[in-house]
Amino acid sequence: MPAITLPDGSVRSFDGPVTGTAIAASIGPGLAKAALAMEVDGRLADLSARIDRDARVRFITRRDPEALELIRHDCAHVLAEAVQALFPGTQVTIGPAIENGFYYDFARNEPFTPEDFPAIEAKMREIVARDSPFVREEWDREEAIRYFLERGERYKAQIIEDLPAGETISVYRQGEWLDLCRGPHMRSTGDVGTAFKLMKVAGAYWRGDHRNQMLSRIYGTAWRDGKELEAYLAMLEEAERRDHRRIGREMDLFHLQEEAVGSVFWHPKGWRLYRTVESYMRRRLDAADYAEVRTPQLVDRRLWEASGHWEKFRENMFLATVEDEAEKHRVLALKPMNCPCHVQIFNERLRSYRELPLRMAEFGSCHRYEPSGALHGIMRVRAFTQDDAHIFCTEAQIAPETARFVELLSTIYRDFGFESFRVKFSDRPARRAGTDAVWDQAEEALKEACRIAGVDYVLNPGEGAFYGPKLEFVLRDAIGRDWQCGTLQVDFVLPERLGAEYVAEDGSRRRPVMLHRAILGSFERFLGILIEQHAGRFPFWLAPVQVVVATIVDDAAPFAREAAAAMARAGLRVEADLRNEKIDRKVKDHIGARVPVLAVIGRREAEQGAVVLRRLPGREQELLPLPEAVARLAAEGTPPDLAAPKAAVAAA
RNA sequence: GCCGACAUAGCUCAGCGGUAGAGCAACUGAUUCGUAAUCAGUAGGCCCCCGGUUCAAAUCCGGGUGUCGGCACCA
Repeated sequence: MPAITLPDGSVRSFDGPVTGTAIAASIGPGLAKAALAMEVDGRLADLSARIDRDARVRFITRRDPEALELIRHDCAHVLAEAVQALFPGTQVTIGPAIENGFYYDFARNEPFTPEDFPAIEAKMREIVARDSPFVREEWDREEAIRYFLERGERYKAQIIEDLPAGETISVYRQGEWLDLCRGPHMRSTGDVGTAFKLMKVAGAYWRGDHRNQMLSRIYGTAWRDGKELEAYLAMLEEAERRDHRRIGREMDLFHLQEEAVGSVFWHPKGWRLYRTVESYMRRRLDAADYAEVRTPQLVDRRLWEASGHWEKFRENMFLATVEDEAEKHRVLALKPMNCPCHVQIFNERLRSYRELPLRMAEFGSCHRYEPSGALHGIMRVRAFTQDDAHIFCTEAQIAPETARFVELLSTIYRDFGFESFRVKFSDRPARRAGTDAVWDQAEEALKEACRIAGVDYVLNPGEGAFYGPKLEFVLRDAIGRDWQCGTLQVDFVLPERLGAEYVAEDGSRRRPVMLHRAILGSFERFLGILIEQHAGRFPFWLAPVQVVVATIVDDAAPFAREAAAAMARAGLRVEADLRNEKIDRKVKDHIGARVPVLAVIGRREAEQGAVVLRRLPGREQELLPLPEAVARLAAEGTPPDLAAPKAAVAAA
């Protein structure tokens, strides 16, 4: 006599075991038609599942968030059937729903190409139109393995073999075709609908392990309806328009070339942007009591052996030698990290507890040999500059330093236009230095610090650095993509390995703890993110070209030059456009170049010593005397960390 | 690094065995114009590199390199 409690609190009793389909029907024909699946005591289940005891039941309709996941998962099954129908001999493996869609990994000698998509999609539409019910069956383990092996489905058989003993083996039929699957599924293939599209093919390792066979993966996207699909495709187009590689070229910020793979050639405008960000960061670090240092690029392997990098990180390091006979034996490495060098400065003389916490910062230029496939524009490169710092402190200072750091990082992200971030806590990786006892200590200290600093995090198991656990700060950009930038890592290992110590209050020698921390991560990566976040239309204080002074007639040129010079003297980044072109053309060009302000000067303005300011890409115009225009723009161009006190003064 | 695709003018791309093309940008000239493309002309190419097939290769084949999309890796 199961009593079913619905989300509105009402209870319905049934005489015996009852399916979701029957419950929905008992509630009303509308729901019976709309229900795709259900949630029983918080767990998603097929509508056809029988409930034989009291339970809370919620029906999932197309409008519910869970529906998308169901649609995508079912769509993956439809894809798999279509592929096996069109390409006999292809083995199926797994096909989960993912963010924005789904994929299915196939084992086939010949990889798929996008040219195969139209045929596959057509077959998928047939399967959806066929509207075959998804029918769940539970099979005996051995029988299931035999069944799949007989059909040459070695991967499926492998999956079953690796399932824990006692796990129910379920398969889902859709017409003639079936797949091993945990479920749940919607009622039938028809519920998938037609708002899906195959997106791309890619290789993917079986079980994500690079030692395994490469499978052929087909990615697709699927939505509730055509409108959602359109919106998603439009978002992808927007992402493409924002691509920092495209904008970098269009705005003449930087380029990359074969002779320096993974290193950026910064052009004047890009470097201006870089310097604006760097100057801002330097002021923020100065204000936060960091001491900036500069350490060598090329360092003898002996230091890397001592630090542990030679053992744990060598495959990522660039090595350098010289021809000179006397020096031939010496192996130098381009530094991949700054920490060992910072410890050298710490160790250079005896340190007192009074100096702690000692915050040592460096805009540290690092080189790492990254796998070729990892390179991506200026976001993933082999030569980059970290906004790196190491805080030498006592264990008791870990928590307050963490709080201080999170505070600094939040305000910096806000200044760059990012309103929120998430935090991940990464604990000990398989490949690591230091004993388990030290790791216990470090992880505990960092958790405690989060508690005290009020930082909420999600656990990211096994992803820590080789020397310590870390917090990772993840930004979300304007179109919803996540970027990991900041990091804070607790390190008990390196001070030990490199023999760092200080004299404590009682005169004894103690080991400091090192906190490795970065806010932007690397300038290259962060500037890429910044470009995409703002689609190249930077806030005024960051724009590489803030103002273009544009003339309407040649007669206005002398005053335009004067105006541009006055702006430059006020610290503005300004260019003059004196070309013999119509003003319409100049407006269009500078909108295209993402210039934030156009200062237009015609004959009238030249005569009265004024400019017309137009905020691009907007249309409003404002006529101002030159000195006022300069003052106003200069105020607007003041970086946020310098502007704040000024505003406070004005308010007082 | 692995799988796949791609590489032609500064940019975006067409050409796919028979003399290398377009649009935009650039340059020159005319025009002096009031807020999202003025007109005319000129110039611009080791068709990524190295081999091979062919009477003939940008085009077909092999090998490199790089880029792009994933995977793996990661700031």
